[in-house]
Amino acid sequence: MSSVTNLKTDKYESNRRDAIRAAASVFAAKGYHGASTSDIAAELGIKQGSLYHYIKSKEEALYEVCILGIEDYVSRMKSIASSRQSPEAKLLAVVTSHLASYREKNEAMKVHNDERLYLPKERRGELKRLGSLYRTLLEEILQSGIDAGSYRSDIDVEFVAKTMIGVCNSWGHHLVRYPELDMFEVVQKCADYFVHGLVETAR
Amino acid sequence: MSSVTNLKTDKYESNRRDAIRAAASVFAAKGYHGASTSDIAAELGIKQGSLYHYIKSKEEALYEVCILGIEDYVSRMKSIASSRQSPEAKLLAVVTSHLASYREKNEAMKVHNDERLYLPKERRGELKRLGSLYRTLLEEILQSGIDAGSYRSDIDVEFVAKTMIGVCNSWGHHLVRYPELDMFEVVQKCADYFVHGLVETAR
DNA sequence: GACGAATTCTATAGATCTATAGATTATTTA
DNA sequence: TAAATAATCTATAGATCTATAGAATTCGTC
Repeated sequence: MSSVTNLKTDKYESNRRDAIRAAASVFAAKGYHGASTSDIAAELGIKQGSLYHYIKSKEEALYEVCILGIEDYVSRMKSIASSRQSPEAKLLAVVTSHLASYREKNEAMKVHNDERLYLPKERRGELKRLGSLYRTLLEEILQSGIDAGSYRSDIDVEFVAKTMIGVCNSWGHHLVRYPELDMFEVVQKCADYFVHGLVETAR
Repeated sequence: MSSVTNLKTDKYESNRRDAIRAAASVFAAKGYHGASTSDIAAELGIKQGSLYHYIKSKEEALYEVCILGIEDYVSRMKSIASSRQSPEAKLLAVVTSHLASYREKNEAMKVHNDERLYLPKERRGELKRLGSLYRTLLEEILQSGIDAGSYRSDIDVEFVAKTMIGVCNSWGHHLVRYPELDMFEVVQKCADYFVHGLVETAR
């Protein structure tokens, strides 16, 4: 009885997820305002009006896409942060995870980055919370590297975290636009550059 | 006689520039597709239809805004690149110039970064050329720093240039969104971080 | 002040686009 | 298989929005 109901619900939920993914793909390609609900429906192979069986509005679709994008991203960060590795290894893992999210065609992440500000402020609270959490966890990794004596003690942890996130997003866009780029090479170079900078380091 | 003609022409050209700047401001705030020609006209204090006295189409406005944004940016880079300073000083000047462009409410630059891909490919040739020129000049500065022995000889100059541009754009967005940020502090930290990275450097 | 040119306005045609309502088809369940 | 439920479709109201045409106004020059 209740299993029957769940089956139906599950089907609906699965279709709904497909709709959100289609929206992510279309928003990533055309931007929120540049994309129409017809585009999303076409991506799903249904008619424009039918889409509203799964979403209440185009704006709700954007919200769901943003949540989808950042949830994965934050949950991966959580598991890295709580793992038993050196700060250096964690840092490498963070960069890998961040860039892999882009490469795995996780269009939702690009949409979160580029389009979330088109949501009304009232709807951005949860996104903001998750984004701050991500940055805080990254800052803790950096701080533990400083405490362990691996990193300079005079760096501004918040500044470095924001810069690293900026770099990862920037290279994430490159990775999406230029599929021939080797992701692991980019990860390697980012990590090396974050750590060593431009000048020769005494070893 | 011809001075009369020029006066008139100049007035028109000056108004046209104002229109492009208004478009830049509106596109920066709402995105290309999210902004309407009415918004641009309102920013100028004229009616929607009147705008077409100065632009042929909304798309042309986007093109002009992008050109405006990147031209300044490239010309400043040119003068830095050809100046007689050390590579280190040039690098600092580049970062300053880049971030100052954002702070000076040069919305055109933000629009160039975020919206230029909505132009049809045929119209992006010149933008691409200017963007490549910018990066090439930055790479030359980096290379001269390597040649002078100031920087590590094993860095990938193209990679570092792209990364630096990504960082500057990322902080540029922060500077636009958070007016309370101290630009010179950001410049300082970016430059320090570019050069030294996370680990203590032997001096 | 009068003429011509430049600028701005009003009005609108013609394309969108979102969201909804109700009919239709497909799928489950009994 | 018949009834109930879910998924999709068609059609459309009501808001846009872009670009144009032609009228009205302002400006510069003589």
